[in-house]
Amino acid sequence: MKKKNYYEAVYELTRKIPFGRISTYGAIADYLALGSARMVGWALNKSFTGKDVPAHRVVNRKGELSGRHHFPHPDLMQKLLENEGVKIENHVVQDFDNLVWKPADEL
DNA sequence: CACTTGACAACAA
DNA sequence: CTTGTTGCCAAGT
Repeated sequence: MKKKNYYEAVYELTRKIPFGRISTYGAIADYLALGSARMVGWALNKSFTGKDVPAHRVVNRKGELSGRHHFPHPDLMQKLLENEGVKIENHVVQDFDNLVWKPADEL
């Protein structure tokens, strides 16, 4: 399999995020080494619709739901995460340090 | 082709 | 909390 565009790599990686876990732009960008965290956010922006990408599991380095504004409804992201057992407080993931998932985690 | 913007990171002040 | 800086790359204007 050849490597697709960087955004498809982001999509796949985002899909690999286990249930009840989250990831960060930095972790994804660092693992893919495709460019930078901005690329991840930009890719997710286009991916959250039309693709089965659980973009709600991707947060910024602070564990903040930075991307909630791009969802159909801003509070949807938080609701989805809470539905997976992830506690959110003030748009920030609780136990973020413990829930953050990295691609290398399964290696 | 140049400039700006973007779901960012990371640090400094 | 805000503001600034540097890096990174693509898309939009």
